[in-house]
Amino acid sequence: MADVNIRGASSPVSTAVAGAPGPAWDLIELLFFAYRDFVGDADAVLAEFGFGRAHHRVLHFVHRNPGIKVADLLDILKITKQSLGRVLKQLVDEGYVIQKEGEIDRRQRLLYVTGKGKDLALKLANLQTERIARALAHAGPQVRESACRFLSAMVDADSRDQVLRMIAR
Amino acid sequence: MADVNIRGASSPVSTAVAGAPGPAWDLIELLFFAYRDFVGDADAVLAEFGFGRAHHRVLHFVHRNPGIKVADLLDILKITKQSLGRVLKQLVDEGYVIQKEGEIDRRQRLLYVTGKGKDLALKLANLQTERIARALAHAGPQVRESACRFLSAMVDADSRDQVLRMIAR
DNA sequence: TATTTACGTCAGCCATATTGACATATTTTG
DNA sequence: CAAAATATGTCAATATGGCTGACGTAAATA
Repeated sequence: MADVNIRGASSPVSTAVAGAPGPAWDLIELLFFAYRDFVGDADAVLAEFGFGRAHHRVLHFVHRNPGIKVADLLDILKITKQSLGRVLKQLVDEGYVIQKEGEIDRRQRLLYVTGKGKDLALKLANLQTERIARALAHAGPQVRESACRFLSAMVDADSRDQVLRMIAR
Repeated sequence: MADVNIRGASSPVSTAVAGAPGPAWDLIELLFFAYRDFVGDADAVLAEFGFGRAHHRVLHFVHRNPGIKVADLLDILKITKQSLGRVLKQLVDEGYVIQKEGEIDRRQRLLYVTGKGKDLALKLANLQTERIARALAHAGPQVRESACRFLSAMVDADSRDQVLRMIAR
């Protein structure tokens, strides 16, 4: 079970790379199932706090980018300011996130997590990290680097550098 | 740019595996961004047909599992029959999916894609395969196997065998 | 025959996304 | 300085895709 035979690089379906296509069913479906279970971990915890996945995403990126501008957060999440507005307001009202006026540009509302916000962000990140650690233990830790390379190459070329810069901190 | 330095296996953050944790920020965020852009590809096409992501998922799994029972589809998607009902009805009404009475058990409504359904399913899968092919070309095709191993290990242990069996066809 | 199963459906609710319009404060530019 | 552009917030309406709970029907099974 440890070395599962998921069409290795030599199997017919994986020739998508080489140019004799046929859809890459394996990666298409693995991405679906892996992501489904990956985001599922946090749901139970979020429910206790009366939050949903949208709150998680906002909290996560504010935690990871202290002092981020609203506009930049919108760009990361690729949602509208109206959609962000609602969840952000809840996070602020309940004391998980604070907004500070920008010192240079006072139109900006720079976002920071509070102590409470940090605690929740870390609690959720630790849950997800546990799944990742189990996965690496199971698949062999040497797959880590390749998995990172593959996933970063899956990001739109436009945003890839920005994403890698954020991660590299 | 081809070999991006995303914290290799020796960097401090990646010690999550070894037991000196700290959240695995890199993989957490790469999964988010990779999936965001991966599912985004299909959206424009789906909009032309008046469908959404829910229709895509149903169409995909019916296409890949001809004759699947409603109950099994629910199990894969992890949604309720009421949620499935709405999108499935649209796909049936508009001629992308057909339901056949089971021959052995006539209570079952076995699901199949029509020609039209197959065309759309393949159109969407090809879009996603193109992104995967570009990613593999960029990251180096040798990462494919590791990426598959990692992603399958990320799936819940409960459903992993079932998922791998589906993919292995 | 009685029960269970597979599926469908009605009704209502919730979370999260959208578009479009408009308001306010502040910075930048001509 | 006045005008324009920018950063953000907000109101209103709408769509999508989840959910629970209740109920119905046909067919298989005990």
